[in-house]
Amino acid sequence: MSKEQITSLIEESIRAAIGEGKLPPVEPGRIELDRPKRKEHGDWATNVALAVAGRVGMNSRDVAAIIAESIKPAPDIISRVEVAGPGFINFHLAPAFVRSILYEVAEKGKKFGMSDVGAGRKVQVEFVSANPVGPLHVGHGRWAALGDALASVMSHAGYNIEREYYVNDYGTQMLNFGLSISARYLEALGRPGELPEGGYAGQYIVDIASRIVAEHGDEYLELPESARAELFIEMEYPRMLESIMGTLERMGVVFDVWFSERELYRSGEIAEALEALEAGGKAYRKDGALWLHTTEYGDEKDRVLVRANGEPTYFASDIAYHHDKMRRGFDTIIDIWGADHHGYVPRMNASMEAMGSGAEHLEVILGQLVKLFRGGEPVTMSKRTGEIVTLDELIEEVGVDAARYFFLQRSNDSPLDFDIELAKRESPENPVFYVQYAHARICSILRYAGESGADLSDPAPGELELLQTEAEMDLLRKLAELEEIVEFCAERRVPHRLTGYAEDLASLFHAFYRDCRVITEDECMTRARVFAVRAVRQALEIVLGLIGVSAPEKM
RNA sequence: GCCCCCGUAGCUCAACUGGACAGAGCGAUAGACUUCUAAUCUAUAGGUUGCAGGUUCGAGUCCUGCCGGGGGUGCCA
Repeated sequence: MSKEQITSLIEESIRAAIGEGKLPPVEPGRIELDRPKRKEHGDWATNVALAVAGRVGMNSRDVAAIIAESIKPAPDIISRVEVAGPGFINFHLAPAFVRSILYEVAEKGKKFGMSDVGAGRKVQVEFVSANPVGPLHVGHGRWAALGDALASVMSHAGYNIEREYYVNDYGTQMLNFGLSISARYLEALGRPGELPEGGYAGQYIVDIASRIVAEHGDEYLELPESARAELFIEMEYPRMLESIMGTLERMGVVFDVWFSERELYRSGEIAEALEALEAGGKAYRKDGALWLHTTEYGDEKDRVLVRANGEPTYFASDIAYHHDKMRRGFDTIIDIWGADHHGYVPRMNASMEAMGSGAEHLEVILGQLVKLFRGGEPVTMSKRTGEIVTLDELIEEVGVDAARYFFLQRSNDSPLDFDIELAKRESPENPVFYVQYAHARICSILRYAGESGADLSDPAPGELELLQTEAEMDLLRKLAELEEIVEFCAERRVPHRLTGYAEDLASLFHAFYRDCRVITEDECMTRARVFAVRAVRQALEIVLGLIGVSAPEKM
């Protein structure tokens, strides 16, 4: 709010200066107004003078001085305007304006920090989408944390968000799953079994097989291999899916839609998409296969849609899937993929164009993988090797809050080194506890206030002026940043930046706690500080909620 | 070979798409509980932003070339 107001003051001032002949006619373009890094530089700063000086052939400090002089006084909002450095214009907000954020928090409650930059645009975030052929591993935890927080923060920023999980319940991976169980089934009955190429070597497959033996004995021994695999797929993948759902539920991630790949085949959407592509001249036959002309849209080579054996590729169903998403009326669809799929992006974009959807509606967020260590030794995460660390195990060891916060702390394009031993050892000093502790501390103050019989009614007009110390004002300023942070994280798709804000706010609160006693004999001061502290609690609860971490009342 | 990410304090990472003296946490050192929670706070130390050029008023950020790490480059998903 203050930002827009100040921006227009600057625009007016430039126009006025030009009108009075102090500045040559110049189009300033978009006025950049930033939060300065250093406190002495005020609450807001603009570099227009620097940007414009070169074009009008004047010294940038002189230009800054002219603009600053022409700024209309707005004492309700701004207490001071000054020129600094090479020509920055710094704005200091009026203390009363800074304090007014508290009324806003009280009024908006859980809706504080909400924005309407999203303008209700319908956006789907699809994430995790792991094949239901094994338990979720630690890497999936990262996508779960990232996708869910992104969805939450975009929702808070006024987007209309839907969370979706794409279930790959069809194709090669499924078949390998069935064949792997079949092999272990034979072994469990003392027969030689052989894992298929690309089969799953995890212990969980052995467990599944022995459970089948326990329940059904050698009932399936005489079946042909393919029929047995088929049967095991149908018996076991729903269980696996259910267990994945359970894990995600424990992570606190709730999907709106679970979309089945099989459904695309059943509904004929795949055939439909392929026909459309072929009819439109976007796909052609060669060497017995059907190819999509993706090079036409910048891909390196054309890609196969239907293999020579008649089986559609994963790419084919993905095209139908994305077409289905677009038909559901989303303005934007966001896919979160592991970086190991990044070679897939150009062809996916190409297919969006070929289907007439427009590649600009698809956004792919690539997350670097999680590298797992155990006591400094790398652990392979592949489902094909025996040892995997599951997301369930991780949650069990470090807790959901620490896990989610940890996953979200770094940018999605930085690889994450996750040492399990270290995570366990470090968990008590994980920043998540720092932020949660601030929340718990406030709750403790409020409890104490209640017990001490202090007057907890809202402060009378004017009483807020008692909030004057640096610690108090810094804290209130940080509260006012929440809306911008939400917008920033949402528009730039960088949910990890929420953690930094949470830590800043917590840190300022802890400093305030040191300097300012809340519950005192001074009733007016007590009312004012309780009011402030409640607002901070509200903001912390909101941010932690967006991150997917609990806000405990006691620790 | 080609393509995409990354390289910033001892460690893990920020730096608001080109701005002011590159910031936090952890770790280190030295302090602070008779108090609404010390899971906290305060202070100090720590840097040629991988290297070399270039672009401009101004570069961690943009361009070029190297070096190092990760990923991709399937009629796999």
